[in-house]
Order: sequence, then structure tokens, then C-alpha cells
Amino acid sequence: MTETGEKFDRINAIPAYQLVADAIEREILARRIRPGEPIGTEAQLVKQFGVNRSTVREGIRLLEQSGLIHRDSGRRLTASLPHYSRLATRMSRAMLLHEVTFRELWEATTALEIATVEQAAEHATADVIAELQANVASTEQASADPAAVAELDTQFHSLIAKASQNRVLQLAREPSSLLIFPTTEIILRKLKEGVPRLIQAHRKIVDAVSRHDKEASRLWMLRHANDWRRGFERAGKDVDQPIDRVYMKEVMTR
Amino acid sequence: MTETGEKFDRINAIPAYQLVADAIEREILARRIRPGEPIGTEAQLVKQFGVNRSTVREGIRLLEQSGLIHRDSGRRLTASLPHYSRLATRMSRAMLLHEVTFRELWEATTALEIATVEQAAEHATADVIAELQANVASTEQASADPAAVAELDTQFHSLIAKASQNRVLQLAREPSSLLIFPTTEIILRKLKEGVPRLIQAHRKIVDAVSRHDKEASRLWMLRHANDWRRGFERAGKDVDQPIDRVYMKEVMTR
DNA sequence: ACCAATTTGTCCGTATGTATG
DNA sequence: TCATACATACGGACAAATTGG
Repeated sequence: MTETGEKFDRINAIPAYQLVADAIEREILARRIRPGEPIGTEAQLVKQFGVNRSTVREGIRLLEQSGLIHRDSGRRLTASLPHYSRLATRMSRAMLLHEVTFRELWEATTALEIATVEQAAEHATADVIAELQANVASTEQASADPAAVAELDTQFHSLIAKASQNRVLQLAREPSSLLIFPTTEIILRKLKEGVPRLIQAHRKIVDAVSRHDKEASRLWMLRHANDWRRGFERAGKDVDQPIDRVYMKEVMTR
Repeated sequence: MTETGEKFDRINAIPAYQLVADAIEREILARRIRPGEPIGTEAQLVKQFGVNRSTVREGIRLLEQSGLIHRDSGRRLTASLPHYSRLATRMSRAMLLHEVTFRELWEATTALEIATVEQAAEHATADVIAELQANVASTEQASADPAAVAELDTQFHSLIAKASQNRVLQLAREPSSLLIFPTTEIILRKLKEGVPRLIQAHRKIVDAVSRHDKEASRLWMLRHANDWRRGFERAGKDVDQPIDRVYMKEVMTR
């Protein structure tokens, strides 16, 4: 394979479409093109890069997927901030393909939710607290409908993340939460006592957060997480099995 | 714009290249194409989808970027597991573009590293512990060279994540660690006492993990994190400023 | 180690639908 | 309303690289 007296490195010809994508990406990351600004039309890019139209288009597809560019009202290509949800969805899919277990998900999610609620207790504003209270009220109203409660539970934890005012935590918690919260519905459907316990935990958490009580926030989030895992086990699921893809339809569809 | 007596919904024509990408993605996510299996040649896809080759190629670019498909040694397209590092890099870039602050990064990273080291204390095997000990020994050897120490520090925390045997934590911690660990070098360069303190913390953490002592692991990781933040402040940086893109070159280059 | 078939990378030209001014 | 610009999609072509005898 490799000759003894090699003098030259292997030439790795990078495809032109990749170079096009790299060039545009560099401009955006270096902030020479700001989010919201137009990239230019395909014809302009063809002229600037000196490659064919098809090549430019392939390059654009690469960036489109990563969320760095975005076609505005159908037409113009503009630079954009990659949105969290998009990235989170990809991460979730990767986790599914890697067949992670519920235990792994639970451990990570618990740690992240606790860290998040502690920050929420520190930084929550009146606005967000009002939203949280509204959420808890809605959950009480919907307590007979497991699907609605599960949906509101997901929203509750997103609001806590919003209250934390920490975008890194928001970003880090989203992929696992996307995977784990759908199981809430299954748990609630099987366990009668699930809904009242969930509502109590949520109410206590909102109380603690609104009092800026970090310790109580942490404690109730921990209890909430433990309930959740116990619910999973009592629903007859094995925490060491890969999470069931059957229940994850919502993650698979874009 | 909208007429009063509308009978039909707006037709949103999804581009053909997008449909091609979606179709292939569905097959992979549904496990009808397993990771490692070939997708087929472009010509075959042209025949199956009944679209032009350029269209197929654009669709392929979308999947290529998301990591679901991969060009093997030659040119063949095969399905693949999206690798963590690839996704983590994208997340890191998103954080940079969103101009997150060091404080946000520090809070999230601290929470994640502590959760990770606790799991490591529970699940670490002899193999990984040996790797950790080797890492600490190397760090002691290299203690005069801040760049080398920073590099080994990053590796140390990756090994802790490996020891945790929790892939979700591994995935969740990587984006923020990619951003925060490069600052280590800057801190170490400015603060003489940084290196010995880092080495001591690492040694204590390895000790605690190898004794499966969760409490001690947590404690020393927390101290390590606090050192780090104090170092950042003493190096004259403001924790509430967006992280400096100047120091993040390594994240920007693929 | 050579050769033929296949496959990818790139290019050209063209047609069509549609958003914008 | 209409003209223009632009993105989408198609068909065909050729050179270089890879594959599999």
C-alpha cells in the first residue's frame, strides 16, 4: 500500500461544492455576513466562485441543512442563526440511532433539569413566573387528559429553561427532553396517581422559583424526576432497554 | 391577500430535492437501511425516484451534512450513525453565533461535569481508570507547557465522560466543553498557580473515581470548576461578556 | 499490474413556475 | 397588469477516479 520512500502527502481533492459551502460558512462565522443579511443570488455566487450553477446549488444545500442559511419568503437566501430546535432534533435522532437507554436519558435529564431550575430560581422574572403559573393552572384544568398533561409538562420544563436565562442550558437540555418527555404520556396513562403528583411537583417548583429558593427548587425537581423514573418502572418498562422507537414518532417527523 | 370565501389551503410545494432527502432519511431512521449499508448509486436513486440526477445530488448533500450518510473510502454512499463530534461542533457554532456569555457556559458545564463525574464514580472500569492515571501522569510531565496542559485537560474530561458510560451525558456535555476548554490555555498562561491546582484536582478526581466515591468526586469537580472560573476572572476577563471568538479558532475550522 | 465498466464531479443549455416591482 | 429576475428541475455531456476483474 504505502511505499517506503514517500515524499508527498496524499492529495485530498475537496469537491468544489464543499469548498463553496466552506467559503460561505466562513463568511458567516466570521460575521462578515450578519444573520439576516442576504447571501446573494445563485447567479452572483456562480460569478464569484467561478463554478457552475449546479455546484453552487449543492453547496447551498449543505449550509441549508446546518441552518446557517435559510431561504426567506421562498426566494432570497439569507444568513441566519441556526435555531435550537433544529439542532436538538438532530441530536435526538442521533440518540435514537445510538439506541441509548432510558437510564442514560434519565440520568442526564435529571442533572440538567436540576441545574436549570437552580438557575431559574436565581434569575426568574415576574413575566416568566406568570407564565409558569398559567401553565400549572392549565394542567389542573386538563388533569383528566393524559396527552394534554404530557404536552403541558413539556411546556412547563421549557418555561423553566426560559426562566433560567441560560441559553447553554436551554440548548443542552433540549435533545434529551425531546426524547424523554413523550414517555410521560405513557406513564400518565398507566398510573392514576401520576397526574396529581405531577401537578403537586409543578406547583411546588413554581412556588420555590418565585421565592428564589434554590434549595427547595432543587429538592422538588429531584422528587419530580424520581417520580418519573418510578412511573416508568411501574408502567412495566425496563430502564436499561433502549428507548422504544415506537413512542418516538414525533421526533422522527420534521 | 386572503380572500374571504377560501375553499382550499395554500399549496406548499416542497422541493423535489427535499423529498428525496426525506425519503432516504425515513428509510434510515426506520432501520430499513442499517448504518454501514450502501444507499445505492446516484443512477439507481435517479431511477427509483424518477428525478434528475442533479436533484438527487442536492438531496444527498442535505443528508451528508446531517451525518446520516457518509462517503466511504471511495465514493460509495453508505448510511452511518451521525457522530457526536460532528453534532457537537454544530452546536458549538450555534452558541458562538448566539453570543453566549462565559457565565452561561460555566454554569452549564459545571452542572454537566459534576453529573458526569458522579456517574463515572459509579461506572468506571479499570481500563478507563488506567487511562485517567496515564493522563494525569502526562499532565505532570507537561506542566511547563500551558498549551499541552490545556490539551490534556480537555482529554481528561473526555475520559471522565467515557468512564460515566452514559452516552447522553457524553453528547450533552460536548458542545459546551468544546467552547470552554480552549479558554483553559489562556488562563494557564496568565496564572502561574493554575497548573499545579489543575493537576491536584485531576489527581483527586481520579482517586475518588477509582474508589467509586461519588461525594468526593463531586466535591473535587466542583472545586476544579470554581478554580476555573476564578482563573478566568483573574485573567482579567468579564464573565458576562460573550465568549471571545478570537480564542475559538479551533471550533470554526472543520 | 493492467484494463474495462462503473460512478462521481463538474459543466452546459434550457424550460417552467413564481415572486417582486 | 406585465415584465423581469430568480429558483427549481430537467436532459445531456465529459473527464477523472474507483471498482472489479
